[in-house]
Amino acid sequence: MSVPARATSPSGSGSRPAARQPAPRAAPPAARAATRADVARHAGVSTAVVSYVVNEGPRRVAPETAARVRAAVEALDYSPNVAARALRMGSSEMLGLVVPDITNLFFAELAHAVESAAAEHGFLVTLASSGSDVDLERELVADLAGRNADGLMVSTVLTPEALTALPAPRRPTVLINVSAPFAGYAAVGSDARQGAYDLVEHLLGTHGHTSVALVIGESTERLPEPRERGFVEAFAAHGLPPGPVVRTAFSRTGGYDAVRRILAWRHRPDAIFLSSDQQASGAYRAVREAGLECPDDVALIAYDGTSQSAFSWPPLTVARQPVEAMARAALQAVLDPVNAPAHQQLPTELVVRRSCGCPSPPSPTA
Amino acid sequence: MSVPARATSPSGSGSRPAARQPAPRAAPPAARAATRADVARHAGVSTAVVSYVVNEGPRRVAPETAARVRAAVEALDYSPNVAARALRMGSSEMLGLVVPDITNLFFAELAHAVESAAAEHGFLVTLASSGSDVDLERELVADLAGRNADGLMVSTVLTPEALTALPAPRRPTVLINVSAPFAGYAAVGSDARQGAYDLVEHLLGTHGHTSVALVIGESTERLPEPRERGFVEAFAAHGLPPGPVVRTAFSRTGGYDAVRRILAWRHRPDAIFLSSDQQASGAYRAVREAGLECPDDVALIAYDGTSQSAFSWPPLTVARQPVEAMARAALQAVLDPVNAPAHQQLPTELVVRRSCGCPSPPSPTA
DNA sequence: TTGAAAGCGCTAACAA
DNA sequence: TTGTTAGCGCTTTCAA
Repeated sequence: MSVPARATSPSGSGSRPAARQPAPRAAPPAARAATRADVARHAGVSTAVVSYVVNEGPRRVAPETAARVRAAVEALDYSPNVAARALRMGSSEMLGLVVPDITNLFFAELAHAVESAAAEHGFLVTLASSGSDVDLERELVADLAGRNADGLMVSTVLTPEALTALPAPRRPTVLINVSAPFAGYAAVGSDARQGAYDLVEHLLGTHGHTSVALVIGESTERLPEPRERGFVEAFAAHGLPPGPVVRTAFSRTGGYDAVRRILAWRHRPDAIFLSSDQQASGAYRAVREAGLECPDDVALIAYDGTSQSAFSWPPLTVARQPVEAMARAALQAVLDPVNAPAHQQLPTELVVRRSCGCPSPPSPTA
Repeated sequence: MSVPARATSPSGSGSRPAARQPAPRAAPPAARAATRADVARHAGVSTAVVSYVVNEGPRRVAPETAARVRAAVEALDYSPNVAARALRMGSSEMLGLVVPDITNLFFAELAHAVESAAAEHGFLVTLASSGSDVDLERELVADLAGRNADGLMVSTVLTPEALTALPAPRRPTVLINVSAPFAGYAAVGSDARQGAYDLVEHLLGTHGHTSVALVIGESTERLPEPRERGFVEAFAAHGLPPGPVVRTAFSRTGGYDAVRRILAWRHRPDAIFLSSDQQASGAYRAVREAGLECPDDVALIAYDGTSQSAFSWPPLTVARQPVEAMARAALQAVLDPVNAPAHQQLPTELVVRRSCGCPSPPSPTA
């Protein structure tokens, strides 16, 4: 059997001609990794001692023995087999996070916040995205649990019914980004009702608008959707009938399509409330394409408030989700399940920028 | 031993005040998971048989025995301990992916593509982000390897020197999103030089611009940065001296700051080439804030072409990175390291939209 | 202060 | 067709 010629692609490195070297090693086939036994042998100690020095406990080791072990570790480039330790300990210093779509900036930022918070406690987090697929979500959760994840945080796409039908999870599990608690799970989310209320109230109160449309996605959560509730309540507080509601996908195109439709109505609303930053992104495009100006022709507001929202033009007025706080709360709940509240609902922050009609803040850091 | 009462948490329909109920079970403390031995006992067979059934091999099992086993699995809600299997097999059907910043849409889309491609081969991918921290990246890679990841894909923030100084990785490792091969690693990236060339040539050729500024980040890669090379070469092809180069962070604020500076120059360039979508996002804001119009006052083009770029206004002309192809190539390389080319450089796609001055495509799907 | 050894859950070679 | 069992790399109790 001849080894297939290792075609090095013409790496158009401007200066040097493409390397046509004698088979640059592409990816080293795994040389067997050193084990704790190898290190012990090399250092002339028992495997227990190696453990003690690697883990700095639970027994003391004579300084010079420890030094010998460390030298051996160095020499053999030893690194512990995490799977073995996880098996032995039944835990892995690792937490699992499952989100529907990592490509949605909100979830990416949430994941980032969770990672940071976990790192502070010495935990790594394994991130998996379910693509909003119910079966994949289930598989991912089971897999993570089987890897001895010490806890699971999941932004579920399951309905409450499907969720309660599930066998009790093996690991502390918290539902993240949900607006209502579910039996058997700790849950953390943002106060979407209040956030929506604040936003719409700002439009109605400060700007004196009277017609605001809501663009919202289909949620798997218990209805009525909290953002919709907040929307309705804000109108009620002003003695106004609630504005029209358009249901569409929680995506850029969802927002785009919905807003195009809305702008074609006989009576164009004063403002549109997008239920996510993603939808808002589509909304901007639809507004511009229609030759309209925001906020003069239509004001735009949105729920989420990812870092992108400060950079749209005009800058987007949002109810910012408390991403860091949610991450922290979820972590807390997962690390101390016994004392975890059934449901934590964290306040959003109203960030007024220019898309609602207010004067623009000086810079995108605002 | 009493079974802990399964307190169903108060389904907090926002109408009621916060729950102060008697300690609703937040997250069920792990009831010991059923093991293969439990299943065997329950089904009255040996553990081997359970293995055979669960793994559909390597030995045949009598249909009715198998049925009994499956029933037991069901009854005990058994799911295999992945860590144990990984330990035993030295492999885990899991691939590791390390990126600098999952909050950057480009990496999120890359991660998504990798996940999808991996799923087609029955692999899960564990995603970790390094926050562009060199030490964390190292730690993450070691950890993933210790978890018996079957392969690693890393978008490294290490310099080539630091990289070659590393001990040979234990697992097939491919560098993703790099423009040059490194000794000892398979690598895949996009042809950034060509992509940049196409973009700038479009400005120079089609639009007849003569002054284009480049905004680029500090790269850890071997210099000269390929995008910069393509930029320079395009000018050379038109017999023009290369435009000015501004170095800044690969971030929205980086782009914002750089463009603000550029717009304050005595001689404002006809166009600005942003080296990433993130920077472009900042650029838009800077242009608008300066009261300028794109593309009339300044044209904007960028490298990356994430899904967001179709939704800016005006829609952004980009060299789109071949995210899916890179993911596929990386996967291929990791699964078949022996035949992996040292470096694959995949072509970008020039996507002409309106920010360069061309007429707008009809819809964001274009 | 160090070593020997049991056992975490799983797979598969070997035996029955 | 099914059962028995060694051993993957690790931690830790117990003994020396």
